[in-house]
Amino acid sequence: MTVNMSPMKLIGLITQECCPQMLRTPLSSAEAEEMAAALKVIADPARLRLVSLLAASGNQEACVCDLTEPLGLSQPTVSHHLRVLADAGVVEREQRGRWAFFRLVPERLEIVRRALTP
Amino acid sequence: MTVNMSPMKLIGLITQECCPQMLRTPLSSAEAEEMAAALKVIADPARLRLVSLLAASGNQEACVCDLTEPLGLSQPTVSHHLRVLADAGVVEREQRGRWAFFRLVPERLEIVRRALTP
DNA sequence: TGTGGGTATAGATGAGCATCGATATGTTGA
DNA sequence: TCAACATATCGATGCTCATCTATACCCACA
Repeated sequence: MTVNMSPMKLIGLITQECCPQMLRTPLSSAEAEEMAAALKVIADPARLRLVSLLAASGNQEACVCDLTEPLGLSQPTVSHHLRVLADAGVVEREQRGRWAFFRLVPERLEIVRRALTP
Repeated sequence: MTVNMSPMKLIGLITQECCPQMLRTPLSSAEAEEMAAALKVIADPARLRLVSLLAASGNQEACVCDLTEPLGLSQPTVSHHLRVLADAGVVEREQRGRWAFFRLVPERLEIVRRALTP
């Protein structure tokens, strides 16, 4: 199972199948794989801190250079984690000059939150 | 980082520090580790299905024998996953005769859900 | 057009873990 | 006490992934 999630999958989860009520109806094998993949994306300390930093940042965005130091990880590692988050739709990337800005997409976390709602 | 979480940790999260508002204030390194560990427990298809099955089961409980077949995994594997869930406080184990019954502890999932709440 | 700085990719490494078969442990009933 | 059954543990295996260093890419500016 990969940790990535295509934009199509995200759209699917947001619109049609949104959201599996895993506490009411038993998850199918496929649903469980999807939900586990979504959870794995944020089940990492570095990525949780990135999400947290982006959510708390004033303008809801930050560049890699702003995030490397607070995380205490190398720039390639931070870039890697941001890519995982972006591939899953949790953050969005925007290139401005030589800087890459990332901002949170709150709807993505909403899906996970709702799945855990009784 | 281990996927286990001691009962003390769980109590701590439920009472005092409940719950990190990760979308409002940046997580500390330790908070991120804790939350990631909690998420990793459920970031697995087999464990998600176990949680889902227990939540949907009539009397809110089931024995290993009831869970092995729907999951399509070997008995030792199911037993392993139930142990991970039990160590994290997501389920509770009760021995009755030769059967081990497991039931969901909804408060544990609530903590994760609240952490993702804006 | 070259140079410096911000970011991404490549490749390697080591740790963690999901899974299994085999076997141990424990409980019931004859 | 023994046999059968439910569950847990053990040990092995193969895969995933977090992290690093080195390097490539790309954009602005002099």
